Amino acid sequence: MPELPEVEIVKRSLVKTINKAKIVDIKIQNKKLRYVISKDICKYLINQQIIKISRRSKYLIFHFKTNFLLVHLGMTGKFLVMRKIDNTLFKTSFYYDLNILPKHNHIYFTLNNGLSLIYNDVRKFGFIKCYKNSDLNKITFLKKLGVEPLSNSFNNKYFKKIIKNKKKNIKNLLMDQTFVSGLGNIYVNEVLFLTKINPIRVCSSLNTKEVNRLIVNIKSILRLSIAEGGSSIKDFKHTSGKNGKFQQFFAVYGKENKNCSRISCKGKIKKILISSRSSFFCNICQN
DNA sequence: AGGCATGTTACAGG
DNA sequence: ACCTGTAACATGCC
Repeated sequence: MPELPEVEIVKRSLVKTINKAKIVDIKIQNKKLRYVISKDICKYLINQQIIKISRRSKYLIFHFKTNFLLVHLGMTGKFLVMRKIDNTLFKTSFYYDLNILPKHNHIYFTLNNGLSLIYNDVRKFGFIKCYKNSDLNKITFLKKLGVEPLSNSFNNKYFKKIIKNKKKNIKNLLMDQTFVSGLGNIYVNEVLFLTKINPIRVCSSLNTKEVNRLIVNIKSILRLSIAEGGSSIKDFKHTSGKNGKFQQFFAVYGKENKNCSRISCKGKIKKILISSRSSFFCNICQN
């Protein structure tokens, strides 16, 4: 579920359905996620109104009057919004229909607008933590994040400064959340293909033109994916009922041994491991 | 049975 | 200090 476009889609869906709602009850079914869910959540958030929902990188933030909730979806974290009638939950349009098992529902928020917000996470790599608003600028998770890829701070000047004398490969740099925050394995693979740059290219070897194209392509792929409702989630729907369908546009991710999709290229998509993560590239146009 | 999976972190070693 | 690789977390699917 979790790269920047998917988190942004979840945020927008939540804004449409539960923003301004008040939490009337919280049930923690299983507190063992990546970090143990603290009881503080109940203590500080019951009877509080959700004032705002925002996104930073792949993190979601629910803002309340005196506290905020920081959420990371890990690999398989999902938010379900369901209608609650006579204590029974019913699906709403904002619901991932496939393979959502209630046994992976870990926390239930009952809201005052007839809806319930449920955090479901198969692998439990996600987390939910509650903080005081006054601590917002002290949160390590957020402090160490690099620039947002869609912001103006992610520009040629910033990029060139960082890669100067940098010996690591470009794929690992783009995956590094302290450099640019929000890209993950899928989008990094797609961006490098679109830019015709080999994933193991040493950062310092990139010229100005390549850096420019890389930045432009990162922004356009992320924007396109958001416009298409995100990707990588089967049967994902947001409040408008639209499905995420960016996975249809994947050119290299998961395409090992397929022909390169560039019309004039006779290459094949190869798969290699870089820092233990699958990396896909065309053996000709990303020489 | 074994390998792999959209993420992050800790640690070992070069 | 920087970089890489590996393992770990927990579960499901090929």
